[in-house]
Amino acid sequence: MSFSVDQSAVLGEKTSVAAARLLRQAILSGELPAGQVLGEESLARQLGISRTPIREALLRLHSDGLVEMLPNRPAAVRSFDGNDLRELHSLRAILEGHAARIAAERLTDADFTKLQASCRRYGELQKEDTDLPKLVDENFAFHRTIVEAAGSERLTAMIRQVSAVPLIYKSYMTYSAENRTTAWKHHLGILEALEARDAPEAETRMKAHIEWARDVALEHLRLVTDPATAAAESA
Amino acid sequence: MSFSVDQSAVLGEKTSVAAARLLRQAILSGELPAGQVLGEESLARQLGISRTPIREALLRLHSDGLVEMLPNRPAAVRSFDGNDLRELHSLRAILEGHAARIAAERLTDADFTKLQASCRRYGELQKEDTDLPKLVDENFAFHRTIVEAAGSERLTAMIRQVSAVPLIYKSYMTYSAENRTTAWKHHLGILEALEARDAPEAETRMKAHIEWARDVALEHLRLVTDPATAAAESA
DNA sequence: CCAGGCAGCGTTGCATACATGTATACGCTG
DNA sequence: CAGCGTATACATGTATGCAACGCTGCCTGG
Repeated sequence: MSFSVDQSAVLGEKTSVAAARLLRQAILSGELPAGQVLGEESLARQLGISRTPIREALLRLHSDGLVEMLPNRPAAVRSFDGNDLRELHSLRAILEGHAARIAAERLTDADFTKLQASCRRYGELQKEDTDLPKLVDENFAFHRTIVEAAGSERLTAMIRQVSAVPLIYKSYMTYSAENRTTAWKHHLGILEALEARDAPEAETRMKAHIEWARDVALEHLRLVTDPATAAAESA
Repeated sequence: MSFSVDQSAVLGEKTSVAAARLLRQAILSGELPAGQVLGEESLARQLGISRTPIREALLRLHSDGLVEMLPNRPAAVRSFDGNDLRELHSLRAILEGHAARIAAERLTDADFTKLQASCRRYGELQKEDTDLPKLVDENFAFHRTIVEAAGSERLTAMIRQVSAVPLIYKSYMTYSAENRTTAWKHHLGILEALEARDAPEAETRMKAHIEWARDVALEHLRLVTDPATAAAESA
């Protein structure tokens, strides 16, 4: 668990923000596992900065729901359970559904071009087993384009709060080939509704898409954590 | 603009948390108006503490969406416009609707007692013109009970983000007698659906209630900011 | 007279030092 | 030997000092 000391290539960026970015990345990628204790002095030494910006970074990550902070106790990477997984996906379904409804009436030609390109790349990627991370990125790009097109900073931030958690990142990594194809078809269907400027339909499809993803993730989690019961049921 | 220096009666509470509470209260009550500059040293002097906990408090308020923070610039109380008003209410309608749906299946007898008592007090208060702040508090208590019954820390926090803003506090202050009666009937209707454990109906009614509140607030805002056009239209 | 630059001041951002609270481990006592 | 109180070490919480950035006003050149 060691970070690059100073890769803040962004000019003029505040030290605390750079630290928050590094830590966020480390948490989302799983480099810092759930429950990992984040001592301030330790982090400060590793990043070659003082505790002050570290504290600020930890506060930001706390408000993003990525780390737990109790008084007079070291911060720790937040851990998620099945309930969190269900809750996060449900909220995401509602919020992104809302975003899709609004976006349907605001998407520009440039946006549609991006979405079409994303779907094309997604279609090519979903066939193969390789480059799963790339597929995940493509998926997020599709969703992000729609969310940002809704044009609400607040909505974007809220959706980030329920999307940018390691659990959801990992969920996509477990998709089977069939799952990937289904997700791809969902994206095509959403794009279709958006192109028709059919706001209600776009909302419905987006909501269904994310709720489907939720159920896939929950089922996978059940298989992993309770294989005996799952096997018995499927028999 | 001067605060009580130290009214942190809560034992063992962190200074920064107490500062955040004081500032939050001052902003929500309007004591600190929108756009008010919040210099760190100035606040530190007024509260009799150092800049460090002040900075932490400002960060918390920033993540709550109550203050704006730009790099190397003093923080300021965030200002809201009509779009914010619409957006906040819309999100609130969605999220609290969701909360009502979940709460419908989880509310305890104690919760129902609280809600009934709230409705009773609301019914008595809504007739008179006095004690509008008390009516506002009663309203928030009703909503808070339902939201907390949903049992999701995350959902509660998100709803707080779109509820605890000065704009929404002020909105309720402008209600006419007729508006107050309508709101009361809405609450009764929501409670009815909850008591019947009718989750979809509870969600629908809660959503409609808040969207109605949004339209009332927007109409009032239009009357205030653009009286000429409004008068011409009503003629 | 106006525009551009430059210097002074005040602010935030970061680093460091000190105070305070908690967890652990040891020794004491029943 | 078990349980408890205390002491100590180490973490966080707060205060302060220093450096860097932005703003303001004046001055100078065109």
